[in-house]
Amino acid sequence: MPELPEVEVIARKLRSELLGRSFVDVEVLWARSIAAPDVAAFVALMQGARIDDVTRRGKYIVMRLADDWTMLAHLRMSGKFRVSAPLAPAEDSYARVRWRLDDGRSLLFCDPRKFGRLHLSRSPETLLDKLGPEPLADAFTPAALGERLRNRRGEIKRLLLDQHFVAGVGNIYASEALWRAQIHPQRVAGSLSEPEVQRLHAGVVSTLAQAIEHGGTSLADRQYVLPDGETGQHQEALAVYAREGDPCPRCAAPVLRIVQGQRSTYFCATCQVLKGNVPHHR
DNA sequence: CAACCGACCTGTTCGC
DNA sequence: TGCGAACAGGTCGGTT
Repeated sequence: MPELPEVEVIARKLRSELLGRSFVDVEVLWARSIAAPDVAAFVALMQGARIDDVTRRGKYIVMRLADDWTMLAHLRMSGKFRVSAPLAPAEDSYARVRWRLDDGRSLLFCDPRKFGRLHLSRSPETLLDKLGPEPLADAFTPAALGERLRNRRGEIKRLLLDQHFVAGVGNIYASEALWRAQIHPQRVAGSLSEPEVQRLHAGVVSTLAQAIEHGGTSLADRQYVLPDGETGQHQEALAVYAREGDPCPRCAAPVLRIVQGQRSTYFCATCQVLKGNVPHHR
């Protein structure tokens, strides 16, 4: 469910709510939510741990604890964090992990589909270093993107979903970025021209940045909600995602849906023409 | 690499 | 109304 913008907004919210707080204790209600270490060690290490920072890398929430421990949280499809008020234990029935905070509130990790995972580690970089570049970092330039695209023979949309290629882009923003760049989702990644690489870079960066400004995308099913129950607003700005048959905001042709890698892709066949699908060997 | 599959899970929507 | 199929914002591991 959440992609880079949603995870960024959640991490900022958790940071503002939890910085400097400590965990009194933790209760693990679904053992497999804990990827590492084992549940007993996870529980023991959490006792009294102080939260020193909350940031994001790719789709991971990175919670720095005192004594050099870090909790990495990946929400996958349906994970959510909730911070509950002191006297309002509005327990989410999908709570998988529950912490008590030293101010009386609780932090809940809720996850209907049980795909989400929490990792407690002293060397989170082992995991995070496997991710591709951060698309909103200064180092992610059009030239750097072009370099990574070189000789890649797969379809560009599928490549954008590969977290080793670039971190944080998911199914919504891959379609949106390609629409902004006016690039067909089935283009061979390594076949993009210099101007197309420029446009793709701008499309990825602008769509992610704008989605963060809008507080993320909360589709009709409201899977994505912030730790305080708020929703994002970017769904109103989506050009093509989940809009099959609707008019393209740029040219009014109907938005199409195709399947790539067993996942839906939305695009405008008029604005995003399939051409030049020959790999460059620069 | 790439294409494809199943696995991991539960809930909602859609077609008949 | 009921019921099964299809689908959902993600990723991993395995096979060909």
